[in-house]
Amino acid sequence: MLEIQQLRTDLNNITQQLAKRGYTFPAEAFNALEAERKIIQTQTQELQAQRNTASKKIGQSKSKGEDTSAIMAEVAHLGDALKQTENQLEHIQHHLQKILLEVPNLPHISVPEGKDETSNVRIRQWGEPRQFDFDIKDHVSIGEGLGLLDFETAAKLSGARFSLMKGGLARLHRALAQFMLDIHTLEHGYIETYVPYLVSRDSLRGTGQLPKFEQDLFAVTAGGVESSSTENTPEYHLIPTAEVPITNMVRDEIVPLQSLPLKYVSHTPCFRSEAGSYGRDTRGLIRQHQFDKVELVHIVHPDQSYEALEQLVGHAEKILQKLALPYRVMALCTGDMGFSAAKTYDIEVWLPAQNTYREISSCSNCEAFQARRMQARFRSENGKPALLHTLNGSGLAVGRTLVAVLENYQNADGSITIPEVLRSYMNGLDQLESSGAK
RNA sequence: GGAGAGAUGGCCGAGUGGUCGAAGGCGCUCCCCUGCUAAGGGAGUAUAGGCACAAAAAGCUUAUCGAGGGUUCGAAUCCCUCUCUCUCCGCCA
Repeated sequence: MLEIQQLRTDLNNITQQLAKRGYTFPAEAFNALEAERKIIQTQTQELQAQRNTASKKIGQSKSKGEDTSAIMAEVAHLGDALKQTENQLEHIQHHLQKILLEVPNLPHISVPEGKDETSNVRIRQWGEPRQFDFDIKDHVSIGEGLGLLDFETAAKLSGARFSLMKGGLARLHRALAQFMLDIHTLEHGYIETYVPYLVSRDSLRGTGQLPKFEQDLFAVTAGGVESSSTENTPEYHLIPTAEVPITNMVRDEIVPLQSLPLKYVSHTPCFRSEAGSYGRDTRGLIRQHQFDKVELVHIVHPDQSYEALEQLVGHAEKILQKLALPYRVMALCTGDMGFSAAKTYDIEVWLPAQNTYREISSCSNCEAFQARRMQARFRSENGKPALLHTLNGSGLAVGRTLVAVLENYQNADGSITIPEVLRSYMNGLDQLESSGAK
């Protein structure tokens, strides 16, 4: 959420900045509402002030035992007028709030301008794609070839965009998540958290998924459909990312200065409806309704958020380096960034079968955008509460990392060499072969 | 699921219809005194808005005592609904 004062005083500038990310701010409607708000609010407050002074007078007179019927008659008519303006005001404020909640964050000055991902800028690249001397397979063929990856049964259980892993592959998936958690907690200083996978609407509003992106989420009601038909708002949504529960830990909190920065990591499943992505990445593990992710969140002093962003990306990169997976870091352009982000780096891992780099992590500085929605504050140097800055990033998407491992570590015979750093998590195993189903 | 208790400022805690944005304490800030492993005295110390202003300060003003609604000229206080916390019972991994 943007600051409404900023919109009042600097509307043209803001409209321009939002246009860079392809968002048209409804300036006319906003101005009209603001003008109306000003009038109605002043009027309302005047009436309230009148009532308050009169009531105070009544109180004073009564305590002295004087007759108050004269003043009381004077105030009697205020009630209706007040109620009317109060209702009007509330209506206007709601409308303004609705506009405000749907406005994306302003891009940071360093963000390259552009309409879509073709304008993203490569920041750096790490590792050399491996040269294969045999015909390579994609992760689906590899996994199915091993008898450890089964989309058909997953479809029977749930439908499209679900997966089923078995044996060594399921274990490798778990190993990856464990490995990531260990690195982030032991080497990067994150606090591990276990968080709810079902969250309230307030939490989703805090991080920016609601009200605008409800269709991307899965809703859950206690007792199922029947009970939801009476209460038309679902009680819970499945988290689309651990960013939601972790970041909302500081919602409506005033964090003491000395406890900053807060760095949390959590391994959770993520649930996304993937509405609007029909036909994209339908094959394989790349785009699923349910996937695991190790998420990193920083809650920091506003002065430190860009420094923290660089650190955060570095922490995610470290995982790929230790796994020896080639990747590149991209700065997203204005048109490609997510709703809440002021600046985003994507990390893209090399997928040999696709002969391209694919997103495996997205690291964003949201500045005060989420904090303002959440009223997440800290007690600043001068003793006053001030808004925090929040950052989040994947460190990494576990399913996609698994895809990268399968494709980059495949052998001619269809087996997989297990990356060195994962072997201790795999009971010392160094290869995944078709017998791995045991 | 049943029964009961509760939710007040950074924290603790008083306050059951009027001068209460809220006593007192703790903490914190500043000042004074004293002097040295301390203590004492004084002052200050919630948040978010609106108006006006070039802007800041000051000013005027509104709202907020878990949330929402109601009663009333007036609500922290009375009524209703909800949320959350705690205790006991039941059920459950």
